[in-house]
Amino acid sequence: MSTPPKRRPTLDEVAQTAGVSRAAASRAINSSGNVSPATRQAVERAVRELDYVPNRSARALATQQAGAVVLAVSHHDPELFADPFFAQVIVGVSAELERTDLVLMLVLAASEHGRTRLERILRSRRADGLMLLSLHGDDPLHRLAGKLDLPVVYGGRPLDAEPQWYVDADNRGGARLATEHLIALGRRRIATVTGLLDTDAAVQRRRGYREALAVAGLDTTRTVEADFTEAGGYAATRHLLDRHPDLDAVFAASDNMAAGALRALHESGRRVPEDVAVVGFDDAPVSRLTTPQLSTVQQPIRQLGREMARMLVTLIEGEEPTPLILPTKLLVRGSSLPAHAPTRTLDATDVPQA
Amino acid sequence: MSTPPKRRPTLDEVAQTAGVSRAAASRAINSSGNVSPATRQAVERAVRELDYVPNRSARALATQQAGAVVLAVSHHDPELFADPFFAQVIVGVSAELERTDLVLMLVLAASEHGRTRLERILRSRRADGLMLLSLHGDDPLHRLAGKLDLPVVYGGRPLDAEPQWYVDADNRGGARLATEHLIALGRRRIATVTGLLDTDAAVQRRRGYREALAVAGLDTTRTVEADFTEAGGYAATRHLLDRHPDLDAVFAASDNMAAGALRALHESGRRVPEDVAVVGFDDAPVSRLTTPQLSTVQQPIRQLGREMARMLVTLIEGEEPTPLILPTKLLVRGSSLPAHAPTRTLDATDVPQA
DNA sequence: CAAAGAACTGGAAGCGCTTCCAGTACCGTG
DNA sequence: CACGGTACTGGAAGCGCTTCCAGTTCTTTG
Repeated sequence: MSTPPKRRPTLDEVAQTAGVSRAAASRAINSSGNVSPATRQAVERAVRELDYVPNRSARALATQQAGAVVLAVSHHDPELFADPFFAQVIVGVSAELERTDLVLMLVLAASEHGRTRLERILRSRRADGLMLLSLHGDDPLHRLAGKLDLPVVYGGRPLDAEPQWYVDADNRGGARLATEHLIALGRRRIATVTGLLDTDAAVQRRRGYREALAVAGLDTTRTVEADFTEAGGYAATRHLLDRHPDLDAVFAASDNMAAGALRALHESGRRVPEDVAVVGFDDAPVSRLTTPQLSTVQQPIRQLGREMARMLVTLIEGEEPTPLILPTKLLVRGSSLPAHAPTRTLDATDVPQA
Repeated sequence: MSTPPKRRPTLDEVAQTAGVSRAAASRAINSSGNVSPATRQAVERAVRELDYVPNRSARALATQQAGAVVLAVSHHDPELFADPFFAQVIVGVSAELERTDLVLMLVLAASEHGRTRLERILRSRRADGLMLLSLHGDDPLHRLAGKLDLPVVYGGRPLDAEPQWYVDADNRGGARLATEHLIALGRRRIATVTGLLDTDAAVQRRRGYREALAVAGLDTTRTVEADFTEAGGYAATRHLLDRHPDLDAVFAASDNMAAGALRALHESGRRVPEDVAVVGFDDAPVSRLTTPQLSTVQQPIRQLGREMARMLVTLIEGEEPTPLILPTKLLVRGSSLPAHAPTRTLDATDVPQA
């Protein structure tokens, strides 16, 4: 093994040992036309011999392309980032980026300071695009996204605006599906624990719930808002039970909250699903750990990440993608079983703009 | 509002509008000595006026510093990345990096392809340092880390090697604490569900368990290996119950597995904690969602992330940090309560090299 | 067989920043 | 008042790459 000196080889050296010009070497390495086979081979040999890897900072400077994208998550509470949701998105994003030579920068921008930092990062041309995750209603990241001259893809839509490019799950359709399922079970006094209503997902899920009830001519008064957490779901459900002791089903807008609901219901002496049927949302890991296991609406989170990344890459390449809404599925498990029926699966209809 | 042309201002323009040379402007912006107050102010004004943000690619090229670090996670199974553990580490890392101007690159390097990709990233000088998370015994990332001429910090130690710089939790001490607690409860037939034993954490936890039993003169035959998952813990516990129906306590090396253990115990008709006491490890969210809630060993995961980042920054700055082992705590909850005692907390003694 | 492409080459000019260094201005000292 | 410092300054040389373009060689074609 020839132990090369600590200095990393440069393109110049590659060109030199290949006996060609730097320009030719560059072309050969980037396979950008006009390179004779002889040159190409010579360069390839030199690259292998020197174990050359191009310096990306230099390339970035020359091409004006950072070769990186950022995924920004703005959550007031770092605790919430622990939600497996984010991990799944990241897995999806990573999988897609692995096919490109873009690198993923992860920025958790919770505080004001974090946000200005994000802005600096973006404006310093360190990234070629931005993915934004899960914005609350008044998230300041919002405005930031507008100011940038970078492609921005949203994961989930912000509350009061339809961004140009986004990937979202069919929250509304999923919620409707869940609620229709409860109705089909014969439940008539169906309550819902919504998520934080400054979130589009929470609003859409409530909407789907209401639509299903409206169609069936049932009333939608049994509603209480929570914050997507188990504790929140627990408290909300206790509230519900106080005010509507007659309820016979609960649709919770997240599995965490559904788990809390389960706890509250058990505590109150009600049996699930016999007295009260419960359906959650997300197909989070916790949904399989409760007893009974939670029926839930599954959203393809990993795919959401994938599609976000894919869309961003498309934008970076200068093409024009179209927004995407991914279908959701109902998974029926123990918490809403009529008898000993097997687990079923239903597809939510895609209702983008309707 | 003066709408500047799409082109972003360069240092040259800043210098020009400030009426100084580019060199002076650079010095002013980086506050690297030898700048008169007048110059500084002129430059600051110009920066503000033009809304200038330095181009990081250019700076990276000039300074030979990427201004980024990578956090690499190698998990064969992307499912496992969903473990809140990783999210917590990331939160810690991010929090620490927010104090610097280093940006976090996240690389999920599961496949062979992902690993070569990681290597390319690292060798192309896009990052100034590397954090490696949770390596299994024969993880190829290992060898990679050696080849690099970058500072590398390990989060958790790999199995058969003591890396130069690492941050780890006191797995052994925590396990001992948990086991001693079970012994103090009067349990004598204490089983353990270990984690994957090609992992240092799993080995250390088993070791702590064995030490505690040895000290008490109890036997350590009730051992079965699982894979850190709920399903694995469930299966392992069923196994245990088959072979050792007399067991009166279970120490599971993760909360996920402890949750599985709980399920298996319930299924077998045993009461927890009356018949069998259970203690987990991690203080994962799930530990509060089971009934009864899980006693567990808490490790400061967020702090682990913080310290990893801090250590890496120290290394990048050319200083020499020392490895760190973070203390773990025992949290006693319902699954190992003797009577109606309140939740207690114990500190594990730090036993780095003993 | 001359002229016109086609295919390829390498010199040179950047990309936007940092930093070395020679130079200028200005200070306090003997 | 000449002197050696000190405090700044800006010109210029990179950092390692891409890419334009003028030039060369070789192949076609009328």
